[in-house]
Amino acid sequence: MDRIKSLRGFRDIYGDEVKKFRYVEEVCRKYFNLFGYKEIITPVLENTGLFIRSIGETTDIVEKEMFTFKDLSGESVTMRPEATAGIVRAYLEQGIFAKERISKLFSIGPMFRHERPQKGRYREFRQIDVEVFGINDPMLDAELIWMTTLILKEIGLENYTIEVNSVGCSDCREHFRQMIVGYFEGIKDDLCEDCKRRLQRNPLRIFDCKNTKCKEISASSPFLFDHLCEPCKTHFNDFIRHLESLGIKVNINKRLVRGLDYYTGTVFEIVSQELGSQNAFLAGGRYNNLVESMGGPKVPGIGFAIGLDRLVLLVKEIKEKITPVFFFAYLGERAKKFIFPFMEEFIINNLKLLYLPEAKSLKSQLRYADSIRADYVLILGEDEIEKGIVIVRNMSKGNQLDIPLDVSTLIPNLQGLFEK
RNA sequence: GUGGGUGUAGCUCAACGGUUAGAGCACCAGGCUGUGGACCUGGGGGUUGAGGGUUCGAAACCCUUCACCCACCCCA
Repeated sequence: MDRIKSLRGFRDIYGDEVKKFRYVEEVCRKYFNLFGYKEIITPVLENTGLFIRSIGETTDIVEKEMFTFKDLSGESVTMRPEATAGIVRAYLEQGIFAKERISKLFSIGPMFRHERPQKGRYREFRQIDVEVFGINDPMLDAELIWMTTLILKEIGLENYTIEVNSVGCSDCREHFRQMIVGYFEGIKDDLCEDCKRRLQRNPLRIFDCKNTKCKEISASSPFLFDHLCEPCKTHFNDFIRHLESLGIKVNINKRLVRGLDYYTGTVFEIVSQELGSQNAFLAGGRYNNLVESMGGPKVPGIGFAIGLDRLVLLVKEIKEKITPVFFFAYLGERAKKFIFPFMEEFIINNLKLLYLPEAKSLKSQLRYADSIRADYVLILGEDEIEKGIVIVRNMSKGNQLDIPLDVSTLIPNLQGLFEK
């Protein structure tokens, strides 16, 4: 029989890695709560049109990376490639915009993009997503960055760089677009094929090209950053000032562009050199026109996403609560009957008591207890039942003692062993 | 979508085109009839990713295909 394997770019996460995922999540939830965020869970599957309208028709994501198919009723549906679109949809559909002036939301879940798998890049990947609706103050832009630095600090991450830029509002973007097309038009023969295409469709992405020749050309070209309108310039400068007052060092990267069309003004990316080619593990920015363009009121927004799969690659050690592990080794049918009553007592006291259901020899049970790193083993056989005792073996010290075979005093008798 | 690399036991890897494809780790059992780790002995495990071809003979060489890794690209 052929075994069915997981799909390309889809993977199983288990063992220590899953612990790291949960740990990162736990730290994020703690700070989200402290900063006043509420969780929102939105569907994995949405109407295809939602993503085309929000992310942009000419982006790579929409053009060639979406898991799109027709459902049984013939409707075109898409596995979400990012989180913001669905959250904006919910923000409007649930009337959240009318219920509160400011909405601070977070969401955690899988995203799907049909890309070629690589280190830190999978077709199913997990994001922790943060969105704030209703505030345009650059103070908030800085607050988001601040919150991420607190999260990263608690996780124990130090070697990362925060890159920031402003991609301007629709006014300065249109103005600059014309300027840039004019600039590159004269020297377009020197650009790579991709960039020739970009020149027509999405000229700002030329600055993101990794081709050395294109880099040289674009290095001496004007930057949008230097041609922002006055309000955008002021917004960005205030943003930087707030970051300085928080003592956060950032790198202003005029080349930083986002691949999704909805971004306006502030954009940022946090990168690590330890990640290889896919070095950005957190990115986001402001999207002041998105809510309106999706048919809602004119409400500004800003958000970011953490690439969980990537961030987890950087997590070295996790701080785990250490609780003792107990193991029940039994001999004979009479002893076996004590397992569930014992376990029940442990569970009530929030303690872990494990056993091996099909165990044979005491030797094999102890070997198993050792392999799962049990701290204490309770041994119960015919002899002990006759004497009315349970043997408690300390696995690290190798010594053992007797306690009475009595469920009601079991936990108090054991607690003396490890609570000191 | 494009390139390069790699696919052999659960894991890490051996095996010049030539017996029945091996080792370490892991697992199970015994040595030790009721006491873990160390040691010794034994055991279970493989369609050599899949399909085709060359050859007296293929894990090895050729073709196709699939997957994984890395990079391009893109992005979190």
